[in-house]
Amino acid sequence: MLSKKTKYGLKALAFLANQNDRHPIAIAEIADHENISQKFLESILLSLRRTGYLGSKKGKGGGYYLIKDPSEIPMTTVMRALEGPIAMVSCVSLNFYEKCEDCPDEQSCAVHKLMLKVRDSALDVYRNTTLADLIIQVPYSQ
Amino acid sequence: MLSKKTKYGLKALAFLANQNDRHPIAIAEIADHENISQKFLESILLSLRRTGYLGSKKGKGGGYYLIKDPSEIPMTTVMRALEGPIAMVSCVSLNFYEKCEDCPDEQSCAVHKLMLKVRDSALDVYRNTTLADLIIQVPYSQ
DNA sequence: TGAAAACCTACTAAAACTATAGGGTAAATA
DNA sequence: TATTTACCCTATAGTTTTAGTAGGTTTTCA
Repeated sequence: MLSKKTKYGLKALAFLANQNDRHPIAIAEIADHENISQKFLESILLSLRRTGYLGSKKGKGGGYYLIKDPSEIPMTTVMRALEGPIAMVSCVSLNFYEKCEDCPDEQSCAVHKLMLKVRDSALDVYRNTTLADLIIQVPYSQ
Repeated sequence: MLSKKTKYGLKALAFLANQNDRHPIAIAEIADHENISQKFLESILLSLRRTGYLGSKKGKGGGYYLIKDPSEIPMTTVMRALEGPIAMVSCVSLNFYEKCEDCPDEQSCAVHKLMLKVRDSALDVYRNTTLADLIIQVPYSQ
């Protein structure tokens, strides 16, 4: 199941992408519009900022804004920042690889074989989907 | 992350598929071979039995065995029995659909749009992968 | 200088997951 | 009839994750 953190993070990004211009929008405004606890959203936006696609400005009139065009923001980065590894087991993770302590041989492991396929297909989706795809109605996307 | 229940379940199925014949194998033997707590495996095999692909026999010489050929056992059924819904949010689930209570409109929801794609790609993998694919070394599967 | 807003740390309540344990019932075999 | 093994139920303890909450610090603008 997708965590609320990821849900909220995606909704917040979509909200920012839907703005006409790129002026800063306060956390409070986003939280209010998307029905998210402000404090919770605060921590979410903070982790999204580390992707480099989200900028912030402090003080009066400050807030968060997209640094790049939505079409240049791939879901791979966003999902890794929000949900963590895309792989369902660490032994097939590209960025967070770790050997399973109980598995003697990865090559012959059924779990490994299956999860490798699942990871590849998920990666394919995330790499080919940008924030722009999530807000514009495309009749026959793909 | 994949639960241990699913990991163990897949390993147990693969172990059964690797047998020469289809005679019953006791839980204790599977648990021992795959390093799984016997009681835990017991409950896992029970839920797998409900898929109709796994048979059991009580009494002396009893145990679990595959009812169908591994090539006829699709991962869709297995994963649903072990992990539950394939979709990451209930609003895109085929078998467990439920409307998100906080989302006013699915059509315009960014989370919905993205997770629909992810579900489709995962389904594609599970539908086209059978238990046989997880045990036999196929050079260029797909 | 004061207000507004992001930033940062720490804490917490609840839920889920993992694994084990115990107990008993039902069915099959010898 | 005795043994073996699956079936089924409950409980529990420990750990981790989730979804926040609280409170203070820093930066920026007017």
